[in-house]
Parts: sequence; C-alpha cells; structure tokens
Amino acid sequence: MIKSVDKALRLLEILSQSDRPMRLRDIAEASELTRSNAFRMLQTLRDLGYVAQVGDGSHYDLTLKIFEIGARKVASNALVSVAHPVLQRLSERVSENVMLSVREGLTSVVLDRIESRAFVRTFAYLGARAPLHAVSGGKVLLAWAPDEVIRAMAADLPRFTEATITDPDRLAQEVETIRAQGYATAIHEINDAARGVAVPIRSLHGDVVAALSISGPMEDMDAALIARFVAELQDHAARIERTWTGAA
Amino acid sequence: MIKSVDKALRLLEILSQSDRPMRLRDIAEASELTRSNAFRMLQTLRDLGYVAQVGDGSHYDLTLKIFEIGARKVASNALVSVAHPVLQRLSERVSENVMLSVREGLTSVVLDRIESRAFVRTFAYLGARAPLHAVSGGKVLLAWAPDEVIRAMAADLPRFTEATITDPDRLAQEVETIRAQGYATAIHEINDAARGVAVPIRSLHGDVVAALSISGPMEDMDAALIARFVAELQDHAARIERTWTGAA
DNA sequence: TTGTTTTGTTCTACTATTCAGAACGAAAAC
DNA sequence: GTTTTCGTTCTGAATAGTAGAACAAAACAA
Repeated sequence: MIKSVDKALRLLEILSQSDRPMRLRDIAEASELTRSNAFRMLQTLRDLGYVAQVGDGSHYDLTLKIFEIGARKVASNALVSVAHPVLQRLSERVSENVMLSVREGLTSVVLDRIESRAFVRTFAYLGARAPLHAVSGGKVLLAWAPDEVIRAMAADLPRFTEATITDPDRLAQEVETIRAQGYATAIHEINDAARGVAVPIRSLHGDVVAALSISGPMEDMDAALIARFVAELQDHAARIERTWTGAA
Repeated sequence: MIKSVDKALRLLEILSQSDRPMRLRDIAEASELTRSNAFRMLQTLRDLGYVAQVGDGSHYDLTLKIFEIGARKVASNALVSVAHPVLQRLSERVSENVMLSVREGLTSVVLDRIESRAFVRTFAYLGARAPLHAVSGGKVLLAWAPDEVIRAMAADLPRFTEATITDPDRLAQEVETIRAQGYATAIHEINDAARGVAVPIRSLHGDVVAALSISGPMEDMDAALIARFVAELQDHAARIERTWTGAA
C-alpha cells in the first residue's frame, strides 16, 4: 500500500463529499493529515489538474477531471450508450425516474438515469451506490448473482427503515420470489419516501448484467400500477437487449 | 509534486481510456513505469477499491468508484439537478441531443446530456471535454468569459476540420457576433459530422455559468431551423434560470 | 488601535518508504 | 520441446516523503 496514493485519493473523496470548496485546515482535519502534508498533497493534485484553488486561493475544490475520467469509463460501456435513448423513452411513458444500475460487489451503482419531470422527485443521482438488498434494482442484481454473493449479502443486512429486509431467511425467500416473478419491488426499504420496481437486463448468454428500474415516491402504487410498470420495464429491457446483443 | 500520486493518477487515466481491461504489461508500458512499479501501484489501487483484477486475475480494470466520486461532485451542483428535467423536456421537443456544459479553463465539459432517440447520433457523452472555440456550447462560454480567457484561447486555436476557427481575428469577430445575437453555432468545427447551437444560462447576477446546447448531425439545419432551435433553447434556458435562481 | 489566535505556506533534517533490477516459476508462443 | 513473455516476489540502495518547527499574514478579540 503506497501511503501517498492512499492519502491523495482520500483527499479527492473528501472534496467530492463536500458541496462547497474546503479550506486547507478542514481538509487536513477530515483526512487526518498534518497541515503541511495535506498542503503538499493538494499542491500535487492541483498541478495534476484534479484540484483547483478557488476564491482568493484559500479554498480548494475538485475540478471536473475526476468526473471526466469516471464518465469516460462508463461512456465506453456499450450497454449504457444503447440504453440511454431507451431510458428516455421509458421515462416519457411512465413519468417517473428511471435508472440503469449494475452490481459491483455487494452494492448497486446507478450508471444512467432520467429524472422525472414531475415536481416531486427522489434522489436518482448518477453514481449513487446502495446495498443490494434495499433497492429494487439491487434486488434484481442480487437475485441473479452467484450464490456466494447472496451468501455474503445475507451475512450483513444493514437496516435503513422499518421495511428493510434484515433477516437472511426473508432475503432468501425474496430472492426466490424475484426469480419466479421476474421482477423486484422495494417499498420504503432504503428510505421512507422511495418506492421502486426493477427488471433484469440480460446478455446474449442469459447472464443478468444490469437492472432497469423505475423509482419515485409513487404514492399510488398498487398491484395494478406495479403490473403496468413491470410490463413497461420488460418491454424496454427487451429493447435494450435486442439493440445491444444485435450491436455487439 | 509527489511522484507516487502522479503515477497512480496516471494509471487511472490510462485505464479509463481503455474500453477493455488491461494487462500489467501494457499498463506499465503506457505509463512508462517499470513492471514492478506498476504492479505495486495497481495493488494499492486495488486495495483502495479503485481498480479490480478481472478475468483470471491477469487483467486490471477500473471499478466504478471513480465514477461515483466524479458524479457525486456534479450531482451536488444545484444547477445540474434543476436543469435535468428541463433537458429532458427540450430533448423531447427537438429530437436531438441536448447538453449542459460549463467552462473549465479553456475547455468545456459536458455535465449532463440527453441523447436523441433518433437512430443517428453523434457523441454527446457525459464528461466530454472540448476546446472552447470548436463547439457551440464552448463558444457561448467563451463569449462571456473574462477577457484574459478569450486572449488565452486566441493564442492557441487547434484545428480539427476545415471549418475550425484558427484565426484570432475571426475568433474576436465571432465572439462579438455571439454576444450580439445571444447564441452561438458551430458547424463541422470539431468534426465533419457535428453541428450545434447553444445559448447561455445566467446566474441571478447575470454571469454566464453554463451553456445549453443542441447538437447532432442535423443535415437539414438552415436559418429557419436555427431560429427554431434558438427559440427553444432560450425558452428552456429561462426555465432553468427561473427554477435555479428561485431555489437558490 | 493593540494583542492574540489561527491559518496558509516554507524549510529542514531524518528515516521510512519506495524503487529498479534481478530473479523466479508459470504460462504462452513458437 | 524450446524460447520468450509474463506476473510476481525480493532486496539493498537511495530517494522521496514526512513531521514538526518556524514564519508571515490574516482573522479575530479586546
């Protein structure tokens, strides 16, 4: 473990978590580095173009270089470019947030999203990471993940709300249900405002590679609405699969 | 300049530019590090969660952690969250790619975009960086940038196509035109397929903080179409400004 | 104002960290 | 079956990185 690298990346993470530029003092404190050390790190990061000194120079902020690098990675993913127009179409049809997520370890990450134009919106931000068991997209990704992933997940089920699945047996049962019905729902399991429905997107080989989901407050979500959403999701997932496997 | 940090970030950049996982050998070569050095770097980056060994372990790939960090930075930008639903609405109305960009130094960076559902698409990917003088959004950002930015840009105008503005006087004139008419166009100036139209988005103080643009092949783009696009862009830019300044 | 504290930045001397290169076995190429 | 290439480990050398002191400037207090 190269310590300087660890420190530098820690600084980038800290800066990304702040919604405003930070002073050296606070960066040093948050990162548990000495001021002189943090200073030198920030100079380096500035020279490399990852950080900028803003205002009178006493505050540091991330530049967009990190965003550029991360987004480039995702943009080069053929699935995302194929899916984006389909997400847009779906978004128009359901008037809710729609998201495309993939699994990484025991979390799901939102690769692309279209936010609803409705006034009330929940957070559907790009890059958002959530534990697999608490969001609809995550559940789909979990249900078709290798057994060891399911076991590892079951070993630690953090609770977010009353409705979060925290019992391993409940989780196993939920996984069964999802596999059988072909879609997952999550109702107030990550927070008290969010509901979601998700279906899998499969590769040519049948592997589940991503989840397509609808999310939002959806206060009127009953069985009929779920059925409609599932039908839309499956239709659009199939469109993505067709274009993707056709193109690849 | 802390060398290890430079090296580590170089590796991340190299990996982000590859559309497939890379072998140690090739990473070492591309980064001009010795194999043993690259190896150690990659181990560190793996332990920190930025890189994963994939396949049989002989290939390295970026995880989504960088994407998460970069996207978090952008998501915390109030303008982007306000603008997204407006982009979507605009996209529906014009059936072309729409983009939101900001200036960083002498380049523009795409913070958000909706890709056209039309079959033919040009590249409108997230995080895309372009020199200010060669894209419509960049031109808008340039036209209202501080004088020293315009001077610095004029000092070096890289050519991409026949149509690229490479003469400083032409650029000065173009800036005048853009300020006068309130919008910018770019026709085959970054590549031979792309056309764009852009308008500024202003803060409460009247500063231009971003550009809203429409881009695509748009082979039928004549004066009438430009006029229609400009009207749509200005309407939607005003929507963004209203919501944003109202919320902020 | 004047005095006090905090902050960003520079410097230096120490030493722990990092590096290149050699060396290895395994795998791939021929 | 032989040769080359590759990922990985190791080691001693030295360089790069660190903490802490020191300082000037700014912020704050009285």
